[in-house]
Amino acid sequence: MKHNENNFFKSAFSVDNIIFGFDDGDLKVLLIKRGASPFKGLWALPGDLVYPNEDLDTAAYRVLEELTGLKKVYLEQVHTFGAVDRHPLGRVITIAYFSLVKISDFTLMPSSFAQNVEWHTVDKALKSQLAFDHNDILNTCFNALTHRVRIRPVGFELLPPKFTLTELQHLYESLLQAGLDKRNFRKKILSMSLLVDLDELQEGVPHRPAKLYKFDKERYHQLEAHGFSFEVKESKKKEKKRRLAELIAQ
Amino acid sequence: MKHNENNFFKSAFSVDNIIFGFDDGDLKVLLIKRGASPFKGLWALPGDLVYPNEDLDTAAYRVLEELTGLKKVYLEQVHTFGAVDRHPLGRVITIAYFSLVKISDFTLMPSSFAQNVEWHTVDKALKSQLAFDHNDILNTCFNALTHRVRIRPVGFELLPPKFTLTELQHLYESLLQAGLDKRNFRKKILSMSLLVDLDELQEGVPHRPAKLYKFDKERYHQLEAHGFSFEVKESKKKEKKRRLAELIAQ
DNA sequence: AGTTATTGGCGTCGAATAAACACCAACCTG
DNA sequence: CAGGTTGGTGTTTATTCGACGCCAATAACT
Repeated sequence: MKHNENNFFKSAFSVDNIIFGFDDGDLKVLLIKRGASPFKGLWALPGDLVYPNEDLDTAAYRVLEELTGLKKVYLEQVHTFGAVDRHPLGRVITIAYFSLVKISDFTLMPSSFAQNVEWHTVDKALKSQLAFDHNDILNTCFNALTHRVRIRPVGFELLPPKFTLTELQHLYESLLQAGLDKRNFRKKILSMSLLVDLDELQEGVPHRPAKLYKFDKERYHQLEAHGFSFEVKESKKKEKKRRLAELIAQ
Repeated sequence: MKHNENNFFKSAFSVDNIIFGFDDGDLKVLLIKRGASPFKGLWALPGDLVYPNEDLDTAAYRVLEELTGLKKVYLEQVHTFGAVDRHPLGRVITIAYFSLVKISDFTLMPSSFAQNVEWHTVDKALKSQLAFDHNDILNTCFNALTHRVRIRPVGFELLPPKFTLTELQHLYESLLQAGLDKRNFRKKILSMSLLVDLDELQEGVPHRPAKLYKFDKERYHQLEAHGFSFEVKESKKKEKKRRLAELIAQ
């Protein structure tokens, strides 16, 4: 952060990196409480101006690493936001990325430019007021994630290396905002042979322990090369229930 | 175009608008032969620097209108390209859009900054050398289009207002690079009730004339609001043939 | 030790969807 | 009027999807 910010303004570009994690049955997003104007005190998405000699992707990885210390994670560009008045101090367009991290993998490293860094559930974050046009950005990135997760097995990026089928199902239910049928889900997932049965059991749970699995990345790349579609669909019955509940809630 | 370009350079952003059309059974893309350095004489995607007080989408529409005179067309942001060295004169990132136009709707208006504007088949354009990183950009946008066309009925944007089912099928075969079964295609398309039978016939064709249809936009928006999936799938038999042909071609 | 509470793990059948497939009709041309 | 070209249509089979319920394994409690 040794760059003189006056050089950037008038016309500059930044990256925002929407960092998703999954914990405790909920999809979470990493937010920073702004310590300076504008929007001081509001929560914002992590981001930074792009250095003059820095590729966009590199900048997005840098933002991530400064916050979490993580380097090799799933990261994807989503959309660029460039409304003329989106930044009160000048013309700043921002390229939005999302990344998927395993919350268990690290402890937060609050970076120098932020006072507070916290995980928020996506639900609540979407409803609260964020700095700049970050509600819009978060919304777009969340939609991109829910779309992507139907097509590619990126969900595994959010789980610890070893997980149970029920955890996986909860993750998908949370991402797709849908109820899934247990038996059909297991059948489908296992029939893809993307999971390796580790022959290990959960420990320390107050009920029958479940088998642990891991995601087989090599296998996935093999299948992908041969044209392979990944899709998970909602149970229609549960969908009806959900829609009914939504109607009542209005 | 009265902006002093020196103000932009060092760090600037542009939009590139990949304009797709469909004609003569082929997907086409509008290219401009560069009349000035860098890359003088090479074909390039239409684009321009974004004005300081202009939204990104507005800039993309402007580029389109300067070339074609068209205003209300389908336009979608795809990806932002920002490698440090992608522009030889300075740091210029570019936001890529694609738009879909009906070639029959207009005659080209070569704009002041271009010497030559021409439709090229996407196939050939991808294989030829384009200016800057435009091969990369075109490739990304073409992939985005083939993906989008599976999910939303955007293909109609490329056809004249009145079209036959065979024309529609050819369009989809061209976009999906797949062979489709005639009867299944017609069954599926018609069952969506997105087409209106105009009770008119083709004229001037040297064979039995086909019925003309138009796309029913209102109907589509109705269906879309009630959750509606649009998908067209390849005939498996034809897929096998195609894959075999690809293997032989290597 | 036995009971209770909680989650894990498994297979079948009916319904819906997708895919393969071939012939006659209509029009133009020469 | 014969030949060439494209238009238009239904049925059957294979595959996929989706609904559905019960016993097993473990820990906690008494």
